[in-house]
Amino acid sequence: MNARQNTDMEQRAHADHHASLRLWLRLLSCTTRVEDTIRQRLREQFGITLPRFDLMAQLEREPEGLPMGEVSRRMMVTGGNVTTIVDQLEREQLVQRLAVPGDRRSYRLTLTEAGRSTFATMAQAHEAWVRELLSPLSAKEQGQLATLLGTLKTANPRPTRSSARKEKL
Amino acid sequence: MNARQNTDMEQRAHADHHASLRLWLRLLSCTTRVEDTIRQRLREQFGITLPRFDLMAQLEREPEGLPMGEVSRRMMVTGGNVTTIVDQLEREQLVQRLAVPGDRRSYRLTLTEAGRSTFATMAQAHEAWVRELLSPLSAKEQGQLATLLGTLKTANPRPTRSSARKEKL
DNA sequence: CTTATTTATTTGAGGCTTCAACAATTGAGG
DNA sequence: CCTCAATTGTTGAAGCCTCAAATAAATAAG
Repeated sequence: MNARQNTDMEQRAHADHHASLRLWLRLLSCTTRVEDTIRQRLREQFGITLPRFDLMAQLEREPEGLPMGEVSRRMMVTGGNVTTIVDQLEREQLVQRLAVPGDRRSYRLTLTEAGRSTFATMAQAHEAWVRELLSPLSAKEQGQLATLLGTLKTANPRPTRSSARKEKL
Repeated sequence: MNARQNTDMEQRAHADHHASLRLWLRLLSCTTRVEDTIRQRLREQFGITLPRFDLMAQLEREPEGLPMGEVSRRMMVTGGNVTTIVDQLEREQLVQRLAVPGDRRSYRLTLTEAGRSTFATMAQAHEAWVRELLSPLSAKEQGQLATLLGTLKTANPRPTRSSARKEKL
């Protein structure tokens, strides 16, 4: 350390040094607040958990269904995790495992008819909540935020779940 | 809504309708990526979990220690959760429960000497990781992001944990 | 055909998290 | 002093999540 630094310089250097950390904590707490609110409302109003809702959202976009592994990749969670969530959704008759002719290891995961209609109701409420929770930002500000996050997202690689060594998907 | 909207307007309205949702998903995935990377590095390089690290970070700022309830509030998690994390950190001799004279229900939670020095090492690496992961954004962009998130944070109230009394799943 | 490798999913152990119920202590009012 | 309500923290059940190992089926090699 340079003994000739004056106090203002030190404080300023100190502040700059921590700027990224403070930004990260703010990013984390904003995200967590919104997520917790959504999680709570899903539970109170529909009796469903956020992971189950997210999984149904993945299937809703793919009428043909998806194999477990693909759901796992899209949700960025492990396969074992998907197994247990699907087990519960299947017990609730919201999703179903359909046999794939020609490969008995795998199957197509799809929403049931009940699952589709249940999800439609929930998704509508969900989107309204998201708009509400982001409404403190104007449309213009939301655009700026999306741009900044886009920069962050494209620059940072997806963390590799499987022992951080294998190639991409 | 105005029935005289032309098709372009409607499509635009439709796009706007989903803009918040897309922004939310982007916010979520950016945050998750950074968080997962940090979680993985903490585990690989220091053999510690993110929640334990976070709890130690709370205590590091308060040399006098904190009661459980205060840690719970600051970390925005339930008291039961804090109990189990503290149990483990105490077993590892990184934190300690100190008696509070005059109130036998409560105690001061503090880092041990070992906890303080362990945390210092980890915190340094942690901050470098955060700077690295946010580095795709320039200092100016980081400032903009902080401002936008500040708007979001101050407008959205903290979700109340205990208001969730409903039937179970 | 037989064996080895790869792929798709499941299982089990362990940690995090919430919720709801509980125990202990404190403090206020009668 | 005694009772009762509020507080401080813990416990147990259930769900989410990861990792590592296991199972089963498809594919490749010999």
